[in-house]
Amino acid sequence: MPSPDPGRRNERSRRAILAAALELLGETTYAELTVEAIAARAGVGKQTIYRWWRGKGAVILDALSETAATDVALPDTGDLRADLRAVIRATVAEFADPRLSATTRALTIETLSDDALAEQVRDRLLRPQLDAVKARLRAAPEVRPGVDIDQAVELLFGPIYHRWMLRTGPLTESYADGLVELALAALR
Amino acid sequence: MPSPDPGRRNERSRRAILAAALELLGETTYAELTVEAIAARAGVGKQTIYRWWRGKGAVILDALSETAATDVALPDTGDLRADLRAVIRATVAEFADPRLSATTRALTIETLSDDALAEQVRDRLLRPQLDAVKARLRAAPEVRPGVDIDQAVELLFGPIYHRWMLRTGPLTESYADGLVELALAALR
Amino acid sequence: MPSPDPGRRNERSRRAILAAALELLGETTYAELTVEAIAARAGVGKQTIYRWWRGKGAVILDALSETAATDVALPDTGDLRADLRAVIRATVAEFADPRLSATTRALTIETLSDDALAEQVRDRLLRPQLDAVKARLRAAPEVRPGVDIDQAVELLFGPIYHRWMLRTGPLTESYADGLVELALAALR
Amino acid sequence: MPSPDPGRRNERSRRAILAAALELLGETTYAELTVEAIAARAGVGKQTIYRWWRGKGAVILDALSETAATDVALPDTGDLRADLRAVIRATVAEFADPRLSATTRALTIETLSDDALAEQVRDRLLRPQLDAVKARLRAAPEVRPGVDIDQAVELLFGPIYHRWMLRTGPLTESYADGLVELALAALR
DNA sequence: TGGTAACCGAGACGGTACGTCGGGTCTTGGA
DNA sequence: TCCAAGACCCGACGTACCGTCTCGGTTACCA
Repeated sequence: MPSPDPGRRNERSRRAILAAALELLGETTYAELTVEAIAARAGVGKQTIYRWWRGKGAVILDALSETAATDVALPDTGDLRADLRAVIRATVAEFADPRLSATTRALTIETLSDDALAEQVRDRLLRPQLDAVKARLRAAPEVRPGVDIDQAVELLFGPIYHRWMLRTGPLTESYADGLVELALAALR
Repeated sequence: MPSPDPGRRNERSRRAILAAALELLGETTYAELTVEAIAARAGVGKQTIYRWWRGKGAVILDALSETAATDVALPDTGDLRADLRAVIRATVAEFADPRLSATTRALTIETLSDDALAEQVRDRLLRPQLDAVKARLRAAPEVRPGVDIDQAVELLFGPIYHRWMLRTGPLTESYADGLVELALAALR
Repeated sequence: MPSPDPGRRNERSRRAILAAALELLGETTYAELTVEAIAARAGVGKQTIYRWWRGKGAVILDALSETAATDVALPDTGDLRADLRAVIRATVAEFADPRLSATTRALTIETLSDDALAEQVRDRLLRPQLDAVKARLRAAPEVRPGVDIDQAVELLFGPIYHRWMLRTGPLTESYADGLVELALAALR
Repeated sequence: MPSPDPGRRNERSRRAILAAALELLGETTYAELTVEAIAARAGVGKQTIYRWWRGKGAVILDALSETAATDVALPDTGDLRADLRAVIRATVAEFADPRLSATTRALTIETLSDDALAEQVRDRLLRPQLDAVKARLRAAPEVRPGVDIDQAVELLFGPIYHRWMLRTGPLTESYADGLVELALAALR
């Protein structure tokens, strides 16, 4: 495989590219984001982007992987309702925030367009959080035995995606709480 | 605004365009689909497309509106579990079918990219089905009073979207049935 | 042959491109001349250049064909020496003028790089002048019968090219006159 | 100017570069010849080329200087016609040979593009041969006194360049002989 | 029933970005 | 210190589509 030697890679350029990508994503639509603009903003040749990434999708995936990857912690206060409320409220807030949801939008589009990237998005960005919630659910005595934990976690996050994408309702704290109640009812 | 006179519209061209759009969508990605290709395939000038639609998104939305718009019926056998299973199984099957899910993918991308189209997608394509399910739920004595019907319906469809987009698990009949069980448990 | 329909061609653009090409050729080297710059200067899309020409070489060939193509007249005063002096002095002056020789340089380079263009350069730009001189020589009683007219004309122009390319001496009027004397001596 | 110390120069690399340049010149056009390709073919870093030469023009100039530089001898049999025929026939043959004329083409292009290189090409490659012919002419009693020897030599070589560049006729032995006759007529 | 105004197919146009190529410079590791 | 290797910034390449704009030709309404 004649891919470039990562040892020779210029760290300064790498950082500049990821930073530029995130900046531009905040200023325009994902569809309007261009590799050319990223290169220009980063003060970098286009080739340097294409040398290390397959396209803009891969760049922003990397950019976001870098910023995330730390907030996987999920509290276990012993009170499942409280813990779930915390995480679901946070998630709902993130989707409600136009700034943050721009990146989610970008990733979702890329997820739908490129199978290879979809895998990476799933594994590197989403999985950690989902796994944390799964672990919490598994440890909870309130959860009825026999419940499929994968489905349980989708019961919590799926509706948020749905409402966010289709804009069928507000993404508020009370919505989050209501969602938790429904889920708890399903799982107990 | 002197928008074109629909009376003069060439029905043959309209059909050819919608058909070509669907054909091409089956052959390539939505991202690779171009207005130029649609026009060529339909044997039509590009202007004829731009005269009647805002872009490729609007075209495929119309194309899909035409094919759908009929299967909104939802049976009311008196058995809520059976009725939900029917509709959820059908939905899951649609998402599992690569052919059909290509169009869903296209619509979802457009939904995420263009607010104006998102509204239309929601209202013309999704709402009818969601409304039918809502009506069924509202009429069901099994559903605990006080449950937010909007949330209830999202509890059914949200997880499917989630699993489909993130490819976190299989989209099978037994998955559909399990989902119905969880939802019923939440709503009763 | 799926080449574009010349009937649809935009005359304004065509002119702007040729003019821009000549302008730029006066400002920089032929090697530094780019299609992109021509397009920009002409206020034209690059595609419009590539639609009608094979590259920058073809463009400047066209540009020069347009400006030339008229000065083919050669006087016949009855005095061969005088007539040849006139034409050779003019040619030498053209090669001596840095402005004019820039275009000759460009054409010569292209001639050496691209066989197809070379033919056109020869036939459309050079041949008319050479033919005029040939006709004059053929009509001259001073010229010894049996002289190959093609070689005769090369005897006049070849040395000019040689001196110009290799910069082995000045390109002055007296040089021109000396050359005519030598040629006359050879032909009589 | 701290130009590199030639003492440290790697002779093996130097040779490999010049050889590669000549090889590639035989395989493609001069315009398509790239420094990158030379470096790759020679198994050498690009920097090693740029350290010692100004660009591809300088490299091939050096390559050709090496191969030439020896055939400057011009016979003096006492028979001017015979001697000129020998040298002009050889020159015409060289221009007629596609293999050899490729290098001439390259040099001519570079001569037209780069003044500094033009000087070197003239002095190191062409001058020796021209000087040899000039010496022969100067020594010839057949040549009419007062003839400008510089012009005389151009009268011999100029037409060949002209015919070769413009492809206006065949480059054969009989053409060479005819040219010699014309020149002799001019000089006597 | 002939005029005229809109539609239509075709496709050229000014643009923007694509992904690639090569130029010439700079950096790294090994000899 | 030089070398091979090759990453880097840069700029141009030639292509693909965008959405707009003619261009004739054909409908289909209206006088």
